[in-house]
Amino acid sequence: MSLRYALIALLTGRSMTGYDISKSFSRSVAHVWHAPDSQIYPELNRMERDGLLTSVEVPWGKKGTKKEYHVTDAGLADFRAWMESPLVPQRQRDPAYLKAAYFDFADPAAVREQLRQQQAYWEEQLRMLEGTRATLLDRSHPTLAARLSTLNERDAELAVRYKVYAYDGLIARARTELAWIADGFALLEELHGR
Amino acid sequence: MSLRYALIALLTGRSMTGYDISKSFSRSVAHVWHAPDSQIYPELNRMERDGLLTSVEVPWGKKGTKKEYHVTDAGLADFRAWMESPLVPQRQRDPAYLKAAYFDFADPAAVREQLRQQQAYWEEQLRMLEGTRATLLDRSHPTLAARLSTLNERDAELAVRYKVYAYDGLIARARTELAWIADGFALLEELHGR
DNA sequence: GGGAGCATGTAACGAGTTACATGATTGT
DNA sequence: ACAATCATGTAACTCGTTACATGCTCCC
Repeated sequence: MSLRYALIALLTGRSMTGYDISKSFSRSVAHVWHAPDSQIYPELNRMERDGLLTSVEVPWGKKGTKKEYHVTDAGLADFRAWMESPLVPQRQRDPAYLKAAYFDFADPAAVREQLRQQQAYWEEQLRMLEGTRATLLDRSHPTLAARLSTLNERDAELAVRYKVYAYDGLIARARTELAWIADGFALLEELHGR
Repeated sequence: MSLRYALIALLTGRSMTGYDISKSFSRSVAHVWHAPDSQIYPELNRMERDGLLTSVEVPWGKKGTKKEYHVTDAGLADFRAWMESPLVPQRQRDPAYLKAAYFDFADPAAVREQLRQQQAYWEEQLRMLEGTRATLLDRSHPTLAARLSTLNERDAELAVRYKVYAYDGLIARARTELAWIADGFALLEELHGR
């Protein structure tokens, strides 16, 4: 159900086509929420059917058209209601921790390799998060900039601060993962030598 | 697919019935992996069909019976193969961060209430994780103890250390969440006053 | 003319959730 | 006798993934 609200959240910034949204998802927003095309297009259709969005056909080239989606008042009301509804805590279900608990079943070399891959992943993740955080702070982030132009300075300040806050949380999480992976290397060395 | 390996992991400790497993899941193991009964029983059946487990009917009372599952050699081989296969990084998809990025759409009082709920959840989580970590360290954790009794001291040491390592990661994660929530309270106060 | 990228999906499947269903046993 | 808990599921549904499908446009 959150995909729906992630889409509204994005569209409050500016109106977009399904394709734009899909690109936004795989670029910056993917840090907060990931979704493939095959999930986005059908969901946009359902949301339009439910009255949360409206779309206008925009000509594209000579023959083509594309649909630009806009959030309706009902959509915004729904979004606000969700924002204020209690958050159901996420179940813990992370294969990385499951595996770590049973590393003694695997070859130490294979474990080391997996730690290296995880490390590369989280370092890349951290780099992207810090990059996006910077574009939020200096207000150059395209979707944020579009939304800020419709707000007064006080509201713009709030929007920026909360987004930076969310990214600070994601950055802290990435650093925690990296610290845990570093501990993993140290543990491997202690138990099996280098 | 990880549910399957979480089940094998548990059953390497000791043989259990579906019910025992379901209880283990909702008690300690739930920190690493959660699954409801309705997912566990069918999966056990599929795993038996696939030759990863065998079961023996154990009498229970006068009329009842229960099925005790054991990991087969094929099951153990499958588990080891999974343990050494590369880990596919989890997509980021956490409603808490999505919401936080858009807190400016919600009433500050509602935001404060949500932070309080999240705080209570993570504090409880942390308390349980630290409790379980202690029972792993002193080897009183029932499933771990059962498995240790089949191992020599060197292998027992490895099994304990890796499990503690996994819990250390989960504990660090919980602390990171709590620190982020504390920052959220501070931010709310700064932006909206107390 | 050809390749990169724009634009929009469908189909099949797997994983996970929620609600429901049923009966036996053990302890008070 | 009654409650708690042991024991094992099914059914319907939602959400997400993977693979495939199709055609246009813009720029070189």
